[in-house]
Amino acid sequence: MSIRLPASARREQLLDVALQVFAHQGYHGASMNDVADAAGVTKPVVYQHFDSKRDLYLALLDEVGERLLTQIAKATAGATDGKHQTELGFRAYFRWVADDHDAFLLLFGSGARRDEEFNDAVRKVTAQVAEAIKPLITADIDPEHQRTLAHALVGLAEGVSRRLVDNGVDFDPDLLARQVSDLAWAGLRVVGRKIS
Amino acid sequence: MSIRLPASARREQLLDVALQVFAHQGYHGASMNDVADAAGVTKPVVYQHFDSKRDLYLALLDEVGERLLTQIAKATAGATDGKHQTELGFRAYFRWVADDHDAFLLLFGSGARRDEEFNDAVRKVTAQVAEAIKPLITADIDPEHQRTLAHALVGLAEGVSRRLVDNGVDFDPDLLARQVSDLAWAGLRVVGRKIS
DNA sequence: CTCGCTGATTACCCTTGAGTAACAATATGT
DNA sequence: ACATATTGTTACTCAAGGGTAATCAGCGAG
Repeated sequence: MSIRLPASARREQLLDVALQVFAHQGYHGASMNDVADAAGVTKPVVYQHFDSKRDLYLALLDEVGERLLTQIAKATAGATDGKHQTELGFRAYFRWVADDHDAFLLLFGSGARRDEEFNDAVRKVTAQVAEAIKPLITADIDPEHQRTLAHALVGLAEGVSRRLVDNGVDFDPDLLARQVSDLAWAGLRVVGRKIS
Repeated sequence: MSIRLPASARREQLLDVALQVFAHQGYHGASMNDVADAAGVTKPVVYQHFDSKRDLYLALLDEVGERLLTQIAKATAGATDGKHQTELGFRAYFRWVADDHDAFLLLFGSGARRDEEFNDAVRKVTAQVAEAIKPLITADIDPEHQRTLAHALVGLAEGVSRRLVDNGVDFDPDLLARQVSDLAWAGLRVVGRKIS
């Protein structure tokens, strides 16, 4: 038998381990047995803490999304001008990717995207990130256009990150943030100048 | 019994139908029976044309990726200056999304992304799109930075599209292309001016 | 020391779905 | 008309994996 743990500690451990397992094998690729094994425990233990596989996965998506959002919020809080804010936002995002690798894979490496409920969870995150970005965009263009641009920037960060993560390239989040925010900020300023 | 079709026609039909089925239900969500049913036929018929489920799915990814790439290539061929080329590229992409909806879902709505082999197929497509974009980026920055920016633009298009497709918003691809390429082109020009 | 509570295990059930073997129906060329 | 290739169908096998019932083990309180 394995080491006994108090319920709350076991739950934490399971979330921790499950994140790794799902990130590497995907939702369908990983069985509840895999999760249990990785935790050094047997399947029913997992079911003592989570009602179903979906339940466990949703809990993870929530936790992980929360982490990303708070980090961005914290990072951008101190900035005043838009340019600086843009860079800090991207920096927080890329730092998150760099040192919470598995979290990125879970959320955007997907496996989530094809399930109604999972996709909702992911969308909620991207939508909130987009919301955080919206203030950077000049207010004098129509709201739909604003939303488009906000999501464009979110996608941009995702695209850049995915390439790096997929290819196992290791990268400097801060440098990346500078490079990407240069592009983004310049773009945003120009868009503001024309009434289109 | 259903209508008899010559082998090649049946194969085409199966690819056609399978695209719809997988796009809507995802790889794991759709069974081979689902595909067969949708084609008005029984499972073994599908296996007469494709060795396995994976095989069928890979064939689809290939076909669909090909379609996207050729459309972008065709669209950008006629352009001379970078700005125009950027807009035409995005326009081709968004048009592809608009009227080959299922193809977008199959490729980027994912379910692909978590499988080694599937992910490779998708990566090959995004990498080629990025390659097509690279000429637009000033040559006097380092190659890694160039690649980053290229993938940034690919991600950007994907992010914008995903939001629209997910929310079922219908959109004007040409307008979208103008809005997005304004942002992108302005960004690219500025990046060229600094040696960073 | 033993009762009982919490944490963990063994050994199952049962559905789903990929893949196949054997057979039936419809063309087509002679 | 009849042999033969081609297209389809019925009816299965088999493994994987989500989920559960019954049971066991350790540990603190009385």
